[in-house]
Amino acid sequence: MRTLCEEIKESDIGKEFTFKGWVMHYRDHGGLIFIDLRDYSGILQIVFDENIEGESFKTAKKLRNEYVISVTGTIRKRPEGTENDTLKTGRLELIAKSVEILNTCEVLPFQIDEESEVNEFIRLKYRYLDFRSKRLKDNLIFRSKFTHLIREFLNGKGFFDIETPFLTKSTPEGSRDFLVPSRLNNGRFFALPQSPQLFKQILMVGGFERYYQIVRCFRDEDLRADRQPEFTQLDMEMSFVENKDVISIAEELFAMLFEKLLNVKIERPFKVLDYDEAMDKYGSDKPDTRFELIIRNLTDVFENSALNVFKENIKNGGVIKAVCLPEGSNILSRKDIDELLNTAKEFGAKGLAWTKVSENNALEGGISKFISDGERSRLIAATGAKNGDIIFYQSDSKKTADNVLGRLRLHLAKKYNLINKNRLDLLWVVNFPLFEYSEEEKKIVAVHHPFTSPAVKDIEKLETDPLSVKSDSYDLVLNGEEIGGGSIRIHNSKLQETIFKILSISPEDAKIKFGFLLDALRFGAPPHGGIAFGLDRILMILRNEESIRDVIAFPKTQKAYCPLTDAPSGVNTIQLRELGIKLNENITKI
RNA sequence: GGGGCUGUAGUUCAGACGGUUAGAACGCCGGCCUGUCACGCCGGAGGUCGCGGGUUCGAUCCCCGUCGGCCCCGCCA
Repeated sequence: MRTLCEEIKESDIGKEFTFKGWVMHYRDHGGLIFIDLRDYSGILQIVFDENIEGESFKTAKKLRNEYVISVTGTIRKRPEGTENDTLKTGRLELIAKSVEILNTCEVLPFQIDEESEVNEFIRLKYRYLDFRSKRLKDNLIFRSKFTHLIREFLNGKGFFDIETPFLTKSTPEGSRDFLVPSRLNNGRFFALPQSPQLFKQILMVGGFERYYQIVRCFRDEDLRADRQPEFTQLDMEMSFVENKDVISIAEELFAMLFEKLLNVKIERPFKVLDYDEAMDKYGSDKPDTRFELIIRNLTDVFENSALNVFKENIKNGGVIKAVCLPEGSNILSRKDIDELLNTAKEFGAKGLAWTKVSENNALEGGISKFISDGERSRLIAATGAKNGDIIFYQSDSKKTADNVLGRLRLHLAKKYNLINKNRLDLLWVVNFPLFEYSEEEKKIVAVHHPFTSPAVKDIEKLETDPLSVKSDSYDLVLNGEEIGGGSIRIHNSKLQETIFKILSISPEDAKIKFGFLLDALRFGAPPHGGIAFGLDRILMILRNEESIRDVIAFPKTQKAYCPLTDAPSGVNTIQLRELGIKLNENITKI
């Protein structure tokens, strides 16, 4: 029988137990040896005393860090004054009678649970050692609890967990596919799914009504701190629902998770922000509402501005917008303001006008001499600026001004610590546009995906003014990160065909790419909708990590390389021949 | 595809105008130590300064290239 370190209680004093685990720390005092034994539950101090058990003491002398041992002895209370309250078991210890070395350990490539940060590449190469650190272990155990609670909750709500294929059909819409060549069909390729979107809709047509899956998705795009080529979604879909039904069950799910895992009660219903309002006030479709710095529209104020740049821009349909940084005059030096101009330019700004607010709402510096008294009072009223604040202006198209100020807002908040890290701000962003015009492709493209239902009230505008059509969609935002998104889907094949037409996807193309879905919609498809959440991103935020790599057991580097397994790697010519694949001459064989 | 930062003992980092033997801490090895808990004390081993080329009497340092790592832009329906 084996006992876990942190199962031990005061009432076990005097009883004999066997523990198995790793030697975490080894302290040799000559005639007395202490080790901290670690198993997955926690840590327990073991004492070897030369005078009590000579044989086990001899073995104990040979122990080193990360040796795997089995140790048997008696639990006792630590002598008075030697308790260690930083350990859960710090008032107890095991006095060893016998010890067996189950395995030894070579010199470690890095120290486990070290204070200083270890190069991430080495941590990935020896991932099994990193798992032994408290940080990574706790993150992955948290993840396990998180998914368990999700499954328990959704199973209880009548959802069915149904698997969808990983070897599926490539669709050129959306992100770049990972391709898998087919041996039995040379010249043809499977694609790994970007998400199970079409399959879950097919399941609804099949009558399952409520589906969920915690599922891997694959996208062959460049990596970021919050982007891996394979990542995990909580994918859900429901039949006979409206957006409020999906939103409601998602809120219930998150309220449950936050309460059970973080002991945080969150208010329901969550805040809801219209897409247009989010863009207007926060310059982002995933606003971070943990701080203010709200973007104000000052176009009316500057209609007759003495600044030609402002006046001309307004005349050409542009806007003047601004953010006010409270206490900016104290926080920012003149040099800081100059640097902000460069930052703003990186964000796509043409310039960055500013004014300081001083006593009696007077304006100083920057463009203040071009602002009349009338403009000044309306400007102060609109921004709520006070003595000591700095106002930053953008004069540009609405799109550019919003984007620049949205990013500037985040930049200022991060740089000057305006974000309350203890907050968990959840909110929905709704009423996204259904389409947008892609300058690059010179055509209308879907903002979400082509199966998103238009808002019912806008359906009549589809043919006449498609870009003004809103979608029946909803994104969930946590602390300025998009953590989930969904929509009511199109369940009518005629409407779906109309959408394809607007997206310049010909009926022939639509048939080749999505024919199976269009077929399914013709055979009694129920109204349905759903949502998908980015599990890794949520866990990253809840665990206060800077990267999703720290909540994924086996992540890849920024080059999509796995230092542990050395994947991807070359394959031999026989494998390639079977697949009917020949590499370009200029590709170096590995 | 682009911008920024970065690579020196096992690990985290110093380092020098381009000039003897490249340092520290932790880890490792050996010794001493009966109440430690990041134990302590004494001693020791350990380096192709990412890789290749160039300049130079001489390069870890300067130049060119290359490989890797991290962050960001583009990209991610």
